[in-house]
Amino acid sequence: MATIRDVAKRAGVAVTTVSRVLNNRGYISEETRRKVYAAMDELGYRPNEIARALQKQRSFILGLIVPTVKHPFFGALVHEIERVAAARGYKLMLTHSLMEKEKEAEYLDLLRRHRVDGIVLGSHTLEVDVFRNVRLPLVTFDRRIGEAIPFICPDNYEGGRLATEHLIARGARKIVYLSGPLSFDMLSNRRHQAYVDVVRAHGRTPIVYEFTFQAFESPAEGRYGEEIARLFHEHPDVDGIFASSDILAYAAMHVARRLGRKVPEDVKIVGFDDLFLSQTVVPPLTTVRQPIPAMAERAVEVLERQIAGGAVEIEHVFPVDLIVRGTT
Amino acid sequence: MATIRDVAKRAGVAVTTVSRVLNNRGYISEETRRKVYAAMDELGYRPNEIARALQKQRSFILGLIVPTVKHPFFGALVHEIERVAAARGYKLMLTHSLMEKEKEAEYLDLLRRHRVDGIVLGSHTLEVDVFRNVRLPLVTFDRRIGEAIPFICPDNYEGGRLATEHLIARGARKIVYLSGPLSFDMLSNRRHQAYVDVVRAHGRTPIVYEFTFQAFESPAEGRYGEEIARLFHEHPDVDGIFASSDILAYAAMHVARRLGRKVPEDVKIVGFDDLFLSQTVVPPLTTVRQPIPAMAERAVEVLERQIAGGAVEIEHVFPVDLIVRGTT
DNA sequence: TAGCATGTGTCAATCGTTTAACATATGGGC
DNA sequence: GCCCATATGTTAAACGATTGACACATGCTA
Repeated sequence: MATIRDVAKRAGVAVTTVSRVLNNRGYISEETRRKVYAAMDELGYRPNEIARALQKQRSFILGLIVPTVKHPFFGALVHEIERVAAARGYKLMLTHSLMEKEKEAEYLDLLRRHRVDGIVLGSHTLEVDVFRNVRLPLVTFDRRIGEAIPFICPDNYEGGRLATEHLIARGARKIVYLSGPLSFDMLSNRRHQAYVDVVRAHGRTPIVYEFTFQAFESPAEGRYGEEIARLFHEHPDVDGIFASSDILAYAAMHVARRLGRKVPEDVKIVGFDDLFLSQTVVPPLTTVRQPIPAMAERAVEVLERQIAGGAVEIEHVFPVDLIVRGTT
Repeated sequence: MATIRDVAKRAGVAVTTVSRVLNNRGYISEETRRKVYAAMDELGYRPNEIARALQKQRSFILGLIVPTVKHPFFGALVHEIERVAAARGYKLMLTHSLMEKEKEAEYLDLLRRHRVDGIVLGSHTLEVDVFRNVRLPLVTFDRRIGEAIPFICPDNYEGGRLATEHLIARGARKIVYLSGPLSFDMLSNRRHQAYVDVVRAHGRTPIVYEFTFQAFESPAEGRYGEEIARLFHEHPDVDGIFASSDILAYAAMHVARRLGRKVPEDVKIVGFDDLFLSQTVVPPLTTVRQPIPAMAERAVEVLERQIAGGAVEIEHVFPVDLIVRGTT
């Protein structure tokens, strides 16, 4: 592949001149510029970004660690991050932690070796210390790691409140919360707290089913199904379900139907996330929407500010909306 | 950040020795190896992969151009490619074409500048020539580009045949095909051909609705909805739908329900892809499954073989399965 | 005519790593 | 005593680009 030297020779100018054209520095006549571009064209020259990164000590690559883009939420998140990052001249290196400690550590290391300019963490199972020692611009989604690492999240508590209040307003009397793994200490667990507070405030008892495994395989009947069927068996009079994610809500809809419960007549269901397909499932899902595009933008901004050496806010909480559809 | 020189100094050895340890070349005593590793540990040294890539003329990065990982099919595909690539020591640079010509060209260029070792194309709207001139290991999904670029696809014709025959076997008399954009000359359009052949063989007339826009925004009522509603209006007696993708099938299910048609009693629906959620939607979707994990593996293998300078098969067709569920 | 903006060139160092070539030293086997 | 495997070092070039320092034009202006 042609190098800057080849271009210089072909254009009959010095290497320095070509570099000046490429980087728009110093004085360059129109004539020379034209010659240089012509030479590049003829040779099919593409500046070697690897050499550039080495010299400039900036890779313009952002690292991404997410559980997997197969999960629709992270698919949407990565979509938006790619959009914003590209617009600002950054490339993305994508890795999948599958929520496994070893993979997460391994990829964190990998991204450091690659000298990415910053890392977006959509997954975190490691200890706080590991991240403190990374010494690289970081930003997380929905995970608070220590006090110095900025995080971005929806207003989880408000979302939980909206969902639960809505179920009550629609006449649900016995409301169950389907939770993700509470042990991971994710900010999304505040949805749980909101649910508990609201049902208690209405003089009822919280009922929580925790799903400890991760939904990276198909979420339908499989492991989720049994657990949800158990719920209907143990609480035959359940008439409201608040699921901590749309995926769990879909599974609940599925099981409800299998057991002959009509949604929303017999059971009302509210999800969380407003995924790609939530308006397409039948009936369309009432859910709490997170403003993913805005959150992605903020994530990249926060990284850029750190890259530039500036100080950043730690907390970035985004407002949520209740989207009322057919399941309530 | 510590360099190999720092490590050498700290370990009291020569830079060459450190490099020998890192790359496992030449003779190294256990004692020296230990000292070097200790020094690396103390300094938190990570070899600079950028420098390595420059020197070795191998980046060990694979470029990915897909419409977007927000689309569940590409989410699943990228998931599997990441898995295989990581296992073989490759990293992924992810880009989203959104099926736009300019973006595709821009990203193709970007990946070349980054000296990726190979590119997986999940999207292709450009002219054949552009790709022929890339001079880089390439492999595409479902797109035949010229005669020299290897492609990977499911057995589209067989899938279309299975789906259509199944609908007929289940008693559907008037079967409509919901097609993606036929103009793009994708291999998936063979599903269309199979559909046409089968219904003709049964003495019926093919009815095709083409959806020219891309489903990267939400696929529900929006643009799809109207078109599908029109279909039910123009052909009130339709009792079978073969959708060229699960997303289209979901939309069809959605509209059918809105218009009071029961699935599968009044209309039977078959999709294509077997996405993450297809067993979760209500009722679960009958669909044609592509073996995405195997296809992803093959994609990386095909790239590796090209990287190694070997010759590769051009056609890689994978068998499909009809997964019968609740919509038929 | 001095000064300055403009335009281009030469030279050399630098980013962090790999690697070839060669030197040197030790210890064992024959 | 020679050969050879083992073990480590020194030196220098290379990968492809950027950049600072400096030289040397040309042409305009004050």
